Amino acid sequence: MARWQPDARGRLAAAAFELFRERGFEQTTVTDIAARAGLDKRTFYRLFGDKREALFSGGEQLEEVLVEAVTETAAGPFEAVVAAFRRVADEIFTDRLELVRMRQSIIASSAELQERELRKMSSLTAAVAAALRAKGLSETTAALATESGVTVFRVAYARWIAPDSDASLADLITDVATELRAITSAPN
Amino acid sequence: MARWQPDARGRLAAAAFELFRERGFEQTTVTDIAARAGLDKRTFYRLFGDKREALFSGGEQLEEVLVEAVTETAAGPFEAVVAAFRRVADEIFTDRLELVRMRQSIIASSAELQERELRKMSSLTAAVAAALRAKGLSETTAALATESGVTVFRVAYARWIAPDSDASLADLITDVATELRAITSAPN
DNA sequence: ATGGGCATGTCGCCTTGTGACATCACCGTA
DNA sequence: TACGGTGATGTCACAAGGCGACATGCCCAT
Repeated sequence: MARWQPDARGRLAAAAFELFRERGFEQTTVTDIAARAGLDKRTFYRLFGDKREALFSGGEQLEEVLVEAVTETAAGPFEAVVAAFRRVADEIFTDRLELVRMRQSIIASSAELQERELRKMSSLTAAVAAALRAKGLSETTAALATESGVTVFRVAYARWIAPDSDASLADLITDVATELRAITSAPN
Repeated sequence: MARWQPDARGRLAAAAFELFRERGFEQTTVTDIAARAGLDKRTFYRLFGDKREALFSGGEQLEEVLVEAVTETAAGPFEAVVAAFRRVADEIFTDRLELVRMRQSIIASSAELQERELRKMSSLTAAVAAALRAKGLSETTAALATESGVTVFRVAYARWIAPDSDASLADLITDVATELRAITSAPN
């Protein structure tokens, strides 16, 4: 007999996702989202920093898994980051292709959302680099290994969500990592 | 005897830069900027898409130089992108360290500005990758070479603007590229 | 039962960003 | 010389984002 329905945050995120798909991000008002969730606009802003955050709910999980994976392994820095992304692929993205595609098409429709997505990736990168530095690596090595790993993930991810793709994300990551090595290896 | 002072856009960009430094980005209103430039708020929005753009005025130049440099060279893809960034370092960043540092400190103070900066970098990356694809490279190769080159630039740039740094940006780029090769080369 | 904590609602405000319309110098042309 | 068009600018009004401050009413510990 709670006074409020449970999981206000989850309901808002779900309402936002639906509305963004139905009318588009720009055409959806925070008041609309709150209304569909049976809440007030002000409540929305207490649970989310801004309208965009509603679409990025749950992204912290990704950072946690990544940092943990990178910290635990004993492999070389670049290999560690790539392996960590492979683990993320298994633990978080498996069986979510359709969901991810829907999300991606929403993001593609709005410059604001693209900026936010980029920022999430950037702070995630910073977290991973910090984890590598905590293992004793130099600033530069940590940054390069992390960014290269993120590059691999980014490219693999793009292939994964492409309309005609059918390989698993983890396999794509492995392939792309190999290609990256080939491209950067020979000075000529 | 012009009816209006010349270079409204330049005056607005300058006024914005000053005000962002004086009071900070968030504390500066578009109306403030326009007032200092002797113009109206509405005129600001005709010349800039939003408040942030005033700080990124002139960034198109970077993309032009990069794309041209990448297109003209005959080197391997990764080397081509790195060389292009070296050229940018010479043509655009030389003798601008202090200016760049001021700009960077403004950006660092605002999440919104960081997002915009990321987006600029991202669209620049897309342009370079497109230039590589136009040379006949595969989607994946173009993306990996470009992103790796951008990684090198990013890390070198960070070192360059660090308080205690004194090396040239072009030299830093060369060094960092070598380090990237070392990190990604050996699978073990 | 009583009072504090907490999630929520309400009100009002400022700022961003935009549409619609007015203004007015400049310029070519009749 | 007058005249109308063009283009940059100003004015007004407004929707929406975002936030501070305060009110409300359930829950729980004492």
